[in-house]
Amino acid sequence: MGGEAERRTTRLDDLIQVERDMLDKVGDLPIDLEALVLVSNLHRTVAAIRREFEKTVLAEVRLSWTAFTVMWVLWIWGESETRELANEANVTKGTLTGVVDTLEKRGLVERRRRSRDRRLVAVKLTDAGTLLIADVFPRFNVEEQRVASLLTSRQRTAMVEGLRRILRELGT
Amino acid sequence: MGGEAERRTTRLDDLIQVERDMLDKVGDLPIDLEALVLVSNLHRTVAAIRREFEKTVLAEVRLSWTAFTVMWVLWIWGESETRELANEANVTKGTLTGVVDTLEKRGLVERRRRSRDRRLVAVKLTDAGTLLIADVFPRFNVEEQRVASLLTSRQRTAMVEGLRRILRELGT
DNA sequence: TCGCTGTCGTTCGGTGCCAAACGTTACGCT
DNA sequence: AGCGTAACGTTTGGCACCGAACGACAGCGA
Repeated sequence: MGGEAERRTTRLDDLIQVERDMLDKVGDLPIDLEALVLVSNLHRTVAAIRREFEKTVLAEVRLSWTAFTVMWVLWIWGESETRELANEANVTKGTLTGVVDTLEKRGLVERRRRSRDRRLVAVKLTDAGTLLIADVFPRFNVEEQRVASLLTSRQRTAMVEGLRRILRELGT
Repeated sequence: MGGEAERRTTRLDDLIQVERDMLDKVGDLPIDLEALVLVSNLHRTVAAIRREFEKTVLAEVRLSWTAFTVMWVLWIWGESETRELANEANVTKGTLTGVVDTLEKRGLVERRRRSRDRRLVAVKLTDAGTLLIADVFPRFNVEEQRVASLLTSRQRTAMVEGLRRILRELGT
């Protein structure tokens, strides 16, 4: 809470509480505060969204965020091989093995070893899995719309473009 | 890949590959694609940032993202009680117990039971911990600047404001 | 003073997540 | 044909993460 009352064009009461706390404490260190706020708010936001979704839409069908993502990819893409699926769901092969194990136990997906090349394993939705994802995805998207609707059109555009830029740089 | 070649003002080659794949497949479903892209890119981006940081700056000092956050909070705030610390680091109390266990084993933080109210536990940095975070934090911030510098000034502002908006709504 | 009630940090069970090591299978080269 | 190399999915070890259940403790009211 230094003497510098007005920082840039941002009014103090626009900040969330966590940021105010931070500025009070770190305001005089030689660091880039905007970058710090950007990255830390990105993390906070994503965690909040994930928790929210897992507590509402996904809880109703007992799916974790990642399990949902995997099923969604399978729904859109159809039968896929493990490494493609892992890549698309943004996890490692090792992680995917576990997730598919779980989904397979619930009878939502099934594995099939390729006879052409026996190193490969194809994963696909079962009928039950297809029913489930077709039911839950629209409701999931409604929640996404709720989040997106909090932003102005300009903010949405800027944010999506910014995210794409970062992803491209860090390697999708 | 429907007939609608030009969607909004976004040129196709602005999209990252994953999005192009998605549009090909889901383009005719009655859902809000912009919201879907926003939320999924938020997740992808945060995961990418986290992996990147954990592989570079944080790997050098063998800290996970969360462990780093906890130490940073302790550095800025000084000695804190468990539930405050958990809240500030954006994890549950249960998770924090584990993280503090790990840090304590490495001699970077220490616990002290409050005598005034013996339910409470105060956590603070050791000297070694203080040295470590003072060393690594500036380098961490340099990486944050690298990310932030990928965006235009307008994008940065819009993004930070948008994130604040979402956080406020979902409950910081 | 003795319970009641609520809050504290910890523990527990289950999943997610990664990197590295591993066994299996395919394939190119000699 | 047979060997080396590389790519596949799985396993392993370790931490992160959550919600729920738990025991310890403080504070209030009868």
